[in-house]
Amino acid sequence: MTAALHPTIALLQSSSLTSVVQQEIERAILAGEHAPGSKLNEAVLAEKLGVSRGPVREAFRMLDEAGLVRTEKNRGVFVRNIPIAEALEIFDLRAAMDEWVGKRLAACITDDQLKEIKTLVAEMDKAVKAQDARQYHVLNLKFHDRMVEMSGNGKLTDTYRKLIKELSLFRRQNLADSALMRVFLNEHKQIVKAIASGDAKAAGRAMFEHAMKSRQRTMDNDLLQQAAGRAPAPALATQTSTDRAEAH
Amino acid sequence: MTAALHPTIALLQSSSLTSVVQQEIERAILAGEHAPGSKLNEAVLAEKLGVSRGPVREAFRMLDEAGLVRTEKNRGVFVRNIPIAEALEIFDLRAAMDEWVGKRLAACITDDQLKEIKTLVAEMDKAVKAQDARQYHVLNLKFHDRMVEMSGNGKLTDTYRKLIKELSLFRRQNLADSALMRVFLNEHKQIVKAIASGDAKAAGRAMFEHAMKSRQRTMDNDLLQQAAGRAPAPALATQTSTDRAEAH
DNA sequence: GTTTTGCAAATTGTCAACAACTTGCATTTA
DNA sequence: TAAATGCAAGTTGTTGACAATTTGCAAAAC
Repeated sequence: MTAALHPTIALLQSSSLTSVVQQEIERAILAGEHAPGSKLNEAVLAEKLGVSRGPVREAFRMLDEAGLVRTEKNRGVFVRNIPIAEALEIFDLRAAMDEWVGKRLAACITDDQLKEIKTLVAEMDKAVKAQDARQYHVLNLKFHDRMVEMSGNGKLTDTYRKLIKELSLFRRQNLADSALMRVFLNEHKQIVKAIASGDAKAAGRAMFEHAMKSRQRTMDNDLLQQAAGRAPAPALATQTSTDRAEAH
Repeated sequence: MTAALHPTIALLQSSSLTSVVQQEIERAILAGEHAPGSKLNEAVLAEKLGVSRGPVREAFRMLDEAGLVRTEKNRGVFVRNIPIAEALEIFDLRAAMDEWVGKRLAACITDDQLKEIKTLVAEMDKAVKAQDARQYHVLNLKFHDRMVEMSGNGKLTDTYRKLIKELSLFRRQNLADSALMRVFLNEHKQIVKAIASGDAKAAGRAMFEHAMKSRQRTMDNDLLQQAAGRAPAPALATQTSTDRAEAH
């Protein structure tokens, strides 16, 4: 029955137009091609993707449920703009999850897995030394994602990833400067060390505190930006929507 | 602009056909009117609700994203049947979240809130004494839901509720017998006590252990049912679907 | 008797058209 | 000039029709 299928056949069977459209719109949103607050036009997207409006509308419903867009009846669908309060909530929730992951990994991690996350930390070390903030950021995401995945709890992994996606919609946090990167890198090393030593409590605490420090940085950053944004000028571009939107 | 609206107008503005259909199907699923594993027919549902297939399809996409149904291309939509492994994952995740909630409440709960959950525990006490397992179950859900809500983290509350909904799709767990109800009730009292005393660590631990005990009970229960189900007879009713489905 | 083949009914996937609503602009009115 | 009104264009909400696929059943082949 469910024998090894030809890859093309498997693809055709699994991917409906709706799912492809959903993935493409999600990709575009996460890539910043649609700024938070901006409107998504059904007809335009449908034509761009070469499908009718039906699949686009179905994809919209999925993205809404996933928290990436919001729907206003008779007005349309908008890329969601995560307010700072919600971002902080996500950080708290993530901290709770990360603490559990840390405890779990300290108890259950395999040698290969440990080696893998050590490699990631080493690569981050290189990125810091090379002052490559972009690369550091990518590796950082991967480091945390892999640890969550290694915890072996698929539901937690799904939940975690959903939260991270929403968080990426939050006002693009400026990449950390070198000093901060070094601090965080050091915490990563402590996390790995605690996990490697099998000390569940220490590993959990290290993960928790690390997440909470990210939260604090986000909060500080927001206060700064807010203060800076209020004073200078009330923005001059054509800002029609209720939410300001900015590219990149 | 957004002044106090006539209730009927507010209703018309907020609820699209799709959202109403989604809520109604979700209600029916959670009420057990569609058993896990059973198929949901687009046309039948559309006619029953007096709408066309479009809104029903859109509602399906939302329910899929919410984890309540699964979609097979060209074959249809089925009520999801949560496997035991996934249920256990949910319990672990819930335990991590509950621990955080416990810590938080110990630090931040107000007098009114404390009074409210104490009342809930008292009502559960009555239900146990009256041997009313159904009522106990309702109160138990409310007790935990309210505490999560009181933690003040909306994102966590949303996530928690989503998980509880999925969990309710898991093979309807038999309501606990009197002895077990008493044990759990006692744990509830300890939780409230720890929260009231402001001991974050103790409250967190009590919540975590309580959740893990539910997990263990679910696991034991499943092993028993599985063993009982295998031996007697290979079921005699017409079981067409791949997943067995049973009401109540 | 068992397997294979070929239809026919039912169901889902997709689309295009129509209805309902919103919004911006021009016109009117005070 | 400023506010209110009315209209037209654009967009979303909903529907019904058609295309593609699955599935059950009956007939044929072995």
